[in-house]
Parts: sequence; C-alpha cells; structure tokens
Amino acid sequence: MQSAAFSPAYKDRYGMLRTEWRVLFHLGQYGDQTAKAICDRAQMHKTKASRAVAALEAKRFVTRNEVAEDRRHALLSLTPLGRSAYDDLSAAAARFDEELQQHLGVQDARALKRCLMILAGKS
Amino acid sequence: MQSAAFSPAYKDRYGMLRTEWRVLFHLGQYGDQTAKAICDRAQMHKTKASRAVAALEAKRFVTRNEVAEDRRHALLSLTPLGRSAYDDLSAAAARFDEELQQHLGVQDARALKRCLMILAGKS
DNA sequence: CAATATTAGTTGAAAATGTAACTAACAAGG
DNA sequence: CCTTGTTAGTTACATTTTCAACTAATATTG
Repeated sequence: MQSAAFSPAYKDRYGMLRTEWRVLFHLGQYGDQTAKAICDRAQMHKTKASRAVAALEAKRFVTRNEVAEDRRHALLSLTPLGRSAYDDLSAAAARFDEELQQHLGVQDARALKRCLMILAGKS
Repeated sequence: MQSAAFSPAYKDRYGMLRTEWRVLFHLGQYGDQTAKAICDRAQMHKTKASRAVAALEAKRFVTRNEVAEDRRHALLSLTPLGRSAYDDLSAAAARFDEELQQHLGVQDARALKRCLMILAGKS
C-alpha cells in the first residue's frame, strides 16, 4: 500500500511516481523554485528530487531555467502541460480530501492533520 | 524517513528490516500462525512476508513447522531468541507509543489511531 | 478419478530507494 | 588569488520493493 487510494490519479492518468507528483505539486502550489527549496519544504531527499525532476522534464511537465547569479541551481517551472496536470490532479486531490474528511469525520480529520504535521516535524 | 523514529530499535539492535519486525510482532502478538495469516492481518504482500520469514529464520528468530494436514503452509513460531527480541521490542514500542501520545496529546492520539484503523481498511 | 482451479509460498527480473561519493559553482579567510 | 569549505545537484552502487511467473499441494467439478 502506498498512501494508497490517491495513487491511481497521478500514476494511471499521468504515469507519475509519487515523488514526481510531490515535486509537481510543490511547483504548482508554491510557484517556480529550485529543487533545493522543494526538498526543504517537502522533506524530500535530494536524490529523489533530482530523479523526479529529470523524469518530469523528460515527460515535458517541467523545465529547468538557469539562474544567472548562481549557476549551481536552476529554477524549475511547470510547462503548460505540467500546469494542466497540476490543475487536474490538485482538483482531484481536493475532492479526495473532501471524501476522506467525510469518511473520517471532521473532528478526527482535523486531529489527523495536526498529528501528521507534528510527525512530519513541522511544529 | 521510514515511519522513522522507531526504526533504530529493530534495525540497529537486531538488524531487522521493517517487514521483519512486522512479522515478528505478529507472531509475538497473535501467536503461531502461517505466513498467509500474517499477510492477511498485516495487509502485507506475500513476497514481502516470504522474504521476511526467510530472513528471520536465517537469524534464528523464527522456525517453520510443517503442518501435517496441509503441507502447503507452515506454522511459524518464535524461537526463544525471537521471543526475547519480541519482548524487548514490543516493550520499546509501548514506551514509544506512550511518548508519542504525550507529544500529540491524548485526544489527538486517539483520533489518529481511529483514522489509521479506518485508512488501513479495518473498519 | 482425471482435468481444472485455487491456494500457499517461492523465485527472478525490473523498478524504486537509500547511501555515499562525486562534480561544479560559489564563498570566505588568509 | 589561492587554498579550504560549503552548497546544489548528479551519479554509481547496494538494498529493498514490486510484479509476474512459477512450483507444489489441495479442492473442485464433470
């Protein structure tokens, strides 16, 4: 089981792995940024991010744009294709979240989110 | 991160993988049983269980006992060594759980457990 | 009871992940 | 400047997981 029930959305519909969806999500949600920024925010190891970005680039969801001041890092942006995948998937994720909340009950769903935040070390 | 904070216990102290600890746990908690029974209860894929059992056997934590009536499956039991590892680890797990509960708050910890049960499909 | 199906478990190959070592670019101290 | 250190990201290799195909034992059905 792999966080399970949402994976068909990105997997079957866009041929993405979970790490790729996470990177795409962060770009859609928080705008253009470097791989490092995504790693920090998502607590993702840099090798995972590196491979996810390479895959997303190969699938034409993402482009790398060199930054003049510091040629070590590259700003990542969504292509129109990437944007449309993000829009579609984030809408599906919102619906999924909604359903989950129904299923768990609003109180418990909130508690769950609080717990997960704490467990993820964001507190 | 791998369910993270508890993994040093089974990993560093007993050289177990997570799947191995899960199998050991189920044997300690629910008594001798077949790999299939563990798979069902733990929602673990049979190949994972198969490899975990082989590893636990190699480490002398578990033995396989043929069942006369049906020679397809084998009853798994803990060796004394396996039992002592289970006792140690399950005590550590209980302490870990305790701490977690403190950290999350009793209410939220309960809600978290409810949610996880539901998400694991046990409802 | 022979053919077929199902079940428990194993195995091999491919995919994914983790770890560590690496490159390249920049930063800082002497 | 020039050594040393740090940072962003990649690559290579080992470990782990997944998927599908397989074996062997039992169940079922015509």
